[in-house]
Amino acid sequence: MDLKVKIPRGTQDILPDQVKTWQFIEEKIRLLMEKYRYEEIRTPIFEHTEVFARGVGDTTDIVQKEMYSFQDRGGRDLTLRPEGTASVVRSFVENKLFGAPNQPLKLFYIGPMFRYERPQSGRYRQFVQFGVEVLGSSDPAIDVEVITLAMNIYKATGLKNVKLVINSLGDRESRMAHRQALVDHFRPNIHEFCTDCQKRLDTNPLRILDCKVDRNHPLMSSAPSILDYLSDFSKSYFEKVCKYLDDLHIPYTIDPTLVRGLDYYNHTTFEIMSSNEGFGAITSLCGGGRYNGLVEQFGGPETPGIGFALSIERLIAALEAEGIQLDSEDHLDVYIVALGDEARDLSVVLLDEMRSAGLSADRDYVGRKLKGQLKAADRQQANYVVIIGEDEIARRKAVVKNMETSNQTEVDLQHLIDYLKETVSN
RNA sequence: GCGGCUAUGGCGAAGUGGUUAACGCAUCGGAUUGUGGCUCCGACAUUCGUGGGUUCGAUUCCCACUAGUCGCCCCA
Repeated sequence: MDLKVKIPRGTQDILPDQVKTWQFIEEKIRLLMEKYRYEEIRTPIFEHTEVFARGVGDTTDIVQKEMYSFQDRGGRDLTLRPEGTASVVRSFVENKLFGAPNQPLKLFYIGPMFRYERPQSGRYRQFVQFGVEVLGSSDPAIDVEVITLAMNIYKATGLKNVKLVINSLGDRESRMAHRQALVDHFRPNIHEFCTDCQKRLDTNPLRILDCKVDRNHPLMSSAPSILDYLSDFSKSYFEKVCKYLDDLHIPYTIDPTLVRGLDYYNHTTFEIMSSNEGFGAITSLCGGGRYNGLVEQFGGPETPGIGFALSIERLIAALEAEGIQLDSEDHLDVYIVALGDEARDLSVVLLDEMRSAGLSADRDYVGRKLKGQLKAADRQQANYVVIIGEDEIARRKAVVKNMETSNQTEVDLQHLIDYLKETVSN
């Protein structure tokens, strides 16, 4: 096809067939949000670039090379949002939600995010994230509420093969101490590692730990763990989170190498991965963590926060990988088969009356013959077909055919709608 | 940003340096002058992602671009 205008790279049209899946998931999510008492917040799709530079962190990959940034006609530097937390925190501070009556504030959002990355399986330039943010509580119990909430979204959609990985990054002091310990540990022998790791030593030494190339290097297993550098407060906080998860019988693994790519995280971090075989390189379905201190960075009062985000696209991919079929019964109450001009004219009015009577109804608009119209009715899974030809017009009748039993009866046109209402509801 | 693979009708998918580009599904029509799901028959790509090159001649070979896909980095 020589279409001159094509969809932009890394974006996708969600066609009617797929939309059904999306609506199913959105419905499950909204039901859960009501149960957990989270309220929806809607922030703009673009923000001042500063929001993300400050929120996400200007050393992160997201800010350095993945943002859709532009200047508007007034010369303002704007960016299509690459994630949700920074916007929510900005809004929280700007609208002084720290003064809202119900604390902590429990919010959720769902909408498109944008990152300029090379597309691959499970990665798009525009993708839809659902996420929650809880502002105003530093009770480990809320960390666990947020984690179980995420797990329950997958459960509600029928997904089974997921695993929970958690870690604690501790507070700022814990992190700095650990980082230094890692550098000291690897520096003397860094030349034995791959070039990526050599770069990571300065940029993000924590990342060396999950390098696939050097995973068998003896220095790996002996590397210092963040868990050994947690401050007393961080340590007891994390232990409490783990205890609550145990109390709830939620299986999890602690992975001290679980680092999140956004600067604002501290204390609890977690990720939910797909454990399906052959799911592809990207197994991470959901990621989140605590971000105490972020509200202050936006000029708000000291307010702890925690949240997560998950991608609907990846959730759908995981559902497909598990072969989960969403039942999509899509029956039609009545299909009008009209033969001849007069009948076709009449069906304009009949169709309108049927719909006004609360029935789902459709007809042929492409001039099919009788057989073609019945076939179309069959395709649409019509329960009943109303046939009107020249005979029927002359006698002010219509044939009502039950498509399942093939039985048909003749009904006076003036009683047709009432008859259908009666019959269809049985 | 880097590397591998791919690009043929609405969809899936063969194929060849040269007169008509298989087949399957879907769609439409017919067999059945007014009755669907099954069966049979027929119709349905002047054209093989875009642009350029090699050649007497390219969908087929080469290059570039674009897009998809898989992987790296990173992430949802």
